[in-house]
Amino acid sequence: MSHAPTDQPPVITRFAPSPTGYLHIGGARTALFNWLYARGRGGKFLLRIEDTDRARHTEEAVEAILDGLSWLGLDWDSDPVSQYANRSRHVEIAQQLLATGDAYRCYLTPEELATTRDQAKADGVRFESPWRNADPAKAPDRPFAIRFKAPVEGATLVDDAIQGQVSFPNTALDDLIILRSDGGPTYNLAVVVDDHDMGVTHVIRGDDHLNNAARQQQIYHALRWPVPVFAHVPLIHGADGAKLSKRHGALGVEAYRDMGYLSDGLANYLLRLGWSHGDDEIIPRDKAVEWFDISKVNKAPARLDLDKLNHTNAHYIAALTDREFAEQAIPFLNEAGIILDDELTNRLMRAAPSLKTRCATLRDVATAGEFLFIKRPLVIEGKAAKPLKKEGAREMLEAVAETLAQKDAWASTETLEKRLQVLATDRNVGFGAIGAPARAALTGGRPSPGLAEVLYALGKDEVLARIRDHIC
RNA sequence: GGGCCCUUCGUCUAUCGGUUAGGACGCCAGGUUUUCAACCUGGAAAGAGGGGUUCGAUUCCCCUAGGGCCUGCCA
Repeated sequence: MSHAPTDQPPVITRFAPSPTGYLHIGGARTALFNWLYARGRGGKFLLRIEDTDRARHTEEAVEAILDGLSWLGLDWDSDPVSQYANRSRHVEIAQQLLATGDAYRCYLTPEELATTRDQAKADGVRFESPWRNADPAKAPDRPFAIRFKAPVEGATLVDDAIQGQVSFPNTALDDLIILRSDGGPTYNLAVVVDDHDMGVTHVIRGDDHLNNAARQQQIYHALRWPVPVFAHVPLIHGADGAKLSKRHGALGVEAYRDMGYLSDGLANYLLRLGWSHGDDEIIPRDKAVEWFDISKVNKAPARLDLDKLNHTNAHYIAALTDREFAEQAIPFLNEAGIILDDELTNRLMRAAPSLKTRCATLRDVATAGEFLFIKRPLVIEGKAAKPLKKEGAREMLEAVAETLAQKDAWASTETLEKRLQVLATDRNVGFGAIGAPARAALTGGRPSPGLAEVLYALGKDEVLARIRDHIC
């Protein structure tokens, strides 16, 4: 366990999604990084819903995001903060900025704004509202927005924990609106005020906010507030290199859950995307908390690789206890149309040890375990019919049935294995001579674990019945 | 168009000027083997291009190319 030096202020991080959809994969990674950083330093991880845009915000989206975080095991401290609820505080700060001369009323109509800005763009100069330096006494009687009075000369330097020192010429940063003409605050003001009021010490968020960091820093300075540590993590791209947009295409974490990924598997994969710790690939949660550091996050965007996700997830599935595995697999079996009664559930439990290593996702259990659930008489698939038609196969099955009719063979997979080996030796044949027809009769050619495991999972009665189906 | 960021095997990454450029996923071959996996062994596979700085550059600087983000009275 690592501990923050006692002379350092406590670390407070936050995840601040806008509730316009689900918790997409990129947001999940950002949240994970924030959570790990706080948890590794005995700090706090806060949640804030950026819902100042009332038209686009929905309660379902908030729920989906909270559910996604919970599923990933990312718990937050204190109740989620609603940015909208802090509206009056935002307005108050906007007024304060106005009073100190760090902001001004802008009476540009939408049409005027459009033409002025287009003109500035065409001229290649910094857009500036004519009201920046206008005489307030000449203000017309019409709605106005409040603009932040940004510095015109020099540059704004953002010291980013991941990206390093980034310099923005102030000519590239125009006077942004902090209070809309309807009286509502805008994002950049609200973020600064909320982060400050929440005591956020480390702002870890997507790289798409790096530009905003410059403008936000200007506001911090005007307010004489301490600037938090900024850390902008690179975005995640799709496997094809195209961007995995936060508002299009990107899948929500619940989609990965529904595909049969374990939260630990997804989290481990996401953690390794853009961050590493030596040659470690499988990193348990406690180690992740101990090792994670934002300064070691890569600067370049990373592509999503489902093959590697599958591989990582397979590790976590194999690490499940038999009971966890069975319980978590059942919903996926149901979804595949397989309904389990007590007998089938027992089979699943008995097969769990060998099934676990054969599934990359929980969804795979339906096919990897199909041999357990199919009803007699089995439909023989593909080339499995061959060993059954082979000469002597029938006699071999009879011998197998006879051997397995003995109750004491069923103590464990080991005893079953031994009996079959003995049978092969007695008959002076290779194990394949017994295994091939037996497997065909028992699984109908479906993928399955070792023969002894198959026997053990199926149970004596079912095994003998399936074999007799091919003797009679 | 402008501002900013990024660039090591196909993918995720290691490398804090001197390495046979390492690991992982995937791929190929072999082993194990009663199917399918898992597992084990081996293999192919990378410093975008061009200039500098330096005894020496993947590493530091510049340019080019490519990719991304932002450029809203959205967040």
